[in-house]
Amino acid sequence: MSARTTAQDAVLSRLREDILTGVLGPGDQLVQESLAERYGVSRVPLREALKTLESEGQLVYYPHRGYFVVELSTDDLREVYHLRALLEDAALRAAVPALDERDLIDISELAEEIEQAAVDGDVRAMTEANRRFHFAMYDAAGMPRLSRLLRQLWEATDAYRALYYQGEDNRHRVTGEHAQMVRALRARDVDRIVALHDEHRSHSVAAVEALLNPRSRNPHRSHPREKP
Amino acid sequence: MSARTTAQDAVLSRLREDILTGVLGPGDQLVQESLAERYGVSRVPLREALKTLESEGQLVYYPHRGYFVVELSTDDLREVYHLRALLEDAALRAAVPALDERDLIDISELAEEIEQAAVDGDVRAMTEANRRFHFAMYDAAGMPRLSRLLRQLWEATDAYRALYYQGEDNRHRVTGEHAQMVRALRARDVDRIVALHDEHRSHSVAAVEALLNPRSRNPHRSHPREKP
DNA sequence: CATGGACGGATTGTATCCAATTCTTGCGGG
DNA sequence: CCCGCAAGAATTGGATACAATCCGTCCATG
Repeated sequence: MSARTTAQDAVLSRLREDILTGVLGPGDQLVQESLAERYGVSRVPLREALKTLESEGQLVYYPHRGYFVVELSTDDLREVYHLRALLEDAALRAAVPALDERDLIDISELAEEIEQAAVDGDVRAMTEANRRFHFAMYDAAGMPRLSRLLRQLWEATDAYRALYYQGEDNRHRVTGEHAQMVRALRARDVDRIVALHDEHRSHSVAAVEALLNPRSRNPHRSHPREKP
Repeated sequence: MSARTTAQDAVLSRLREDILTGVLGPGDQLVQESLAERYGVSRVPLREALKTLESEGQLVYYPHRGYFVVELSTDDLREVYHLRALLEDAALRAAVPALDERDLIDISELAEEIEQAAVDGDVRAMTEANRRFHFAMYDAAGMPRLSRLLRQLWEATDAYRALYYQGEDNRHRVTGEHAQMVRALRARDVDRIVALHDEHRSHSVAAVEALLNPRSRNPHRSHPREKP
């Protein structure tokens, strides 16, 4: 059998994980030797994974300087969410008429999975299930490139997403909104779904924006080099 | 001075060029050793460039099999153009109010540059100038991520674009449409620009679609391996 | 004749080594 | 004290060498 994955793919997953969980925070330089050692591979597959994350917009790359986790300004964040609004609306409008009973069941189960994770306070599991919940809807549009673009936009803010779900109140509001969305889906009420989704999104952008401009930025993070 | 570019960037440019000009056609496998030799580098920087093109959607990658130039189905093509319509409309609506006199002059000059290339029958120069013309507008929206997504969508069809401009009639229609768009820009008539742009786009999708389903596909191309 | 399995060449994947660039540090001069 | 600047250290960029995988072929077997 050939279920074995290549080292570059394994490293890519671990990098995503580390960005999502904040092990690698905004502004950090990704020193290749250290990371390669940490992941137990050589620098070659690591560099290919870094290149992927760069072209997805999660990292920035300066030749001969290295890769850094992107730091988003408030404007950057607004742009990402503006583009998400545009594309997610389109995805939902294409998806809802195409949903079959099986899809609805899957989506409902994912909503429950999120709720369970929220109750448990398992932030990691919650972000994971949350992404599957939303993309179950987007993917139903049957437009792979659209899904791909949306994945990029979601990942662009992964470095900040972890912070968001730290707040218990955020977690509970989210599950309530999801339940509303599932009901609207079953009713095939496209306009209502889009409206709920827009509202849902603007709540999270507001929350992340608040986290973005704190009085006191986390002072622990070390920034080995400043960028030009 | 440090104006020198890295090998991976140079290779990336040459790969884009070769895809755009059809040296590398849809379905071709990119054999690393041959390409590396052709470009005069080792496989390491080449692979990083391939990784970039993969995550942009111009190549597909099968682990342990290699990279192949994507082959677009009619549905794929329609999806790309549908997404372009969505995002380009948004870009234009944001851009037009922001254009200053300098931008308008630049855009006009680019339109003339395209026309000159069309007259000369210089397909390569025409596609190049055409891209700069359109992105001069999109970029004026001041949304770098939007520009980036659009660049990806444009490049996704690069492998087919060269064919389009082969037709002399296509080339002439295009320049006429550009002139109309420039006039509408000067008048700040947003709705008209968007309408013209949509029409412009649907002409090219129709033409490429026709090229995509020919009675006789090009039989010369060798396909070393078939994909799963 | 069809099928399956082992061998060998071709291609990709990874590690290691060296070169090139950038960053840091410390020193001297103003 | 501050700036410029020159070595040395740290880091990235690239080339080569080797390992792993895949694919086509050929032969044995039923």
